[in-house]
Amino acid sequence: MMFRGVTKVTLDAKGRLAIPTRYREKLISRCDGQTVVTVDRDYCLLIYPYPDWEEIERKLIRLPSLNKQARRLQRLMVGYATELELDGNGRILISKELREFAGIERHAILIGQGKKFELWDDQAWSQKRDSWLNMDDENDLSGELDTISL
Amino acid sequence: MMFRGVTKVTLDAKGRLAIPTRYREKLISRCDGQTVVTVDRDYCLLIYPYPDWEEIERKLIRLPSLNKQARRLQRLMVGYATELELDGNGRILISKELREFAGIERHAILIGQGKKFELWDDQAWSQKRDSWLNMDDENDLSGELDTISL
DNA sequence: TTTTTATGTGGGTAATTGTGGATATTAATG
DNA sequence: CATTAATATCCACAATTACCCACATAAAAA
Repeated sequence: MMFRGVTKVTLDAKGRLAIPTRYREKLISRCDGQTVVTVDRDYCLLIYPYPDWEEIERKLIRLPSLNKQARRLQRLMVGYATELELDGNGRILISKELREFAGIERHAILIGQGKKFELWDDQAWSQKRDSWLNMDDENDLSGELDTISL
Repeated sequence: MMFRGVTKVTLDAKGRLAIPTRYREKLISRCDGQTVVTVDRDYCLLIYPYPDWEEIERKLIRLPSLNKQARRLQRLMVGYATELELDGNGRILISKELREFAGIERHAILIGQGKKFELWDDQAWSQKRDSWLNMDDENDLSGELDTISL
C-alpha cells in the first residue's frame, strides 16, 4: 500500500484539511483515521498513519542522544508530532503551530510519499520543485542512483 | 512488448487524452488499462503500465531517505505519480496538476518510449527537439555513449 | 459511390466530494 | 461558579467528477 500523487488542497478558516477521498479508505483501514503530523527539515509537514509513525519514532528514540544531529532530529520530529484524527467529513485540523512552521495559510499541496504524505505551502512547493529540476545533478550522481533506469 | 512512435493528440476541455487505438490492446492485456502517470525532469509526463511503474517505484522507495538527491527524485516521481484507468472510450483523464506541470493545454505529442510513453506539450516538444538537434555534442560524449553504433 | 464500422470528440446528468457555517460541547479564565 | 473562548460535531450547499450516451469524422467494405 503506497500513497502517491499530488493534490491541490485548501485549508479552511479553521485550519482544517480535507483528505482527498481516494486516500480516505486506506487511512481508515490502516489506522482507523488516526494520524500523526510532524515537521520536516525542508519546512513542510509530514502526515503518517499512526502505526507507521510509531515505527519512525522508535527509530528516532534509539539514536545516540550524544550525537548533536540526532538530538536535533528528535527535537524537531518528536517535538512537533501531533496526533490528529479524521473528523466526520474526512478532515484533520492542523494546529496553528504546525501551519506556521510550514508557512501554510490557505493553498497547499498534498503529496503522497509511500507510507506518508507531505504537505507544503503551494508557493514553497513550486519554488522548491523548480529549483530541484533546474539543478545540475550530473556531478553528484552517486551510488545506487545511477543504476536506475526510469 | 515495446511502445514506439510519435502521435499528435488533443486533450478535450476536461483534460481527457484518447490513447491511440494501436496501443490500447497492449495496454489492456498488459495491465487491464491501469496506468500511472508521473512527471519527468524535462517537464513532460511519463505514462507507465501499472506493473512497470511498480518496479520503478520499488527502486525509488528503497533509496536512502537522507540522501538529498534521492529525496528529490522520490518527491517528484512518486509525488506526482497518479493512477489512471482507461475509460470506456479508451481515454485517461490527466489531472490539472499534471497538465500544469507539463504546460499541456490542448495539443500534445505522445511518444512511445519502450516500456512507457512520454507526453509533451506540442510547442515544448518541437522546441526541445530542435534544440537537441542543433546541439553540439562532440565534446561531452562520455562513458558508454561513444561505444554505441546506431 | 454508398453503406457500414470503427474511432475521436464533446457534452449531460447523477452522484460524490469539497467547503463553509451553525450548533453543541469542552476547556479556560476571572 | 459564571462567563468567555476554544474545540469538536454535525449539517447543508456548492462545486466537481465519473459515468454514460450521442454525434461527427474517418476508414473500410460492399
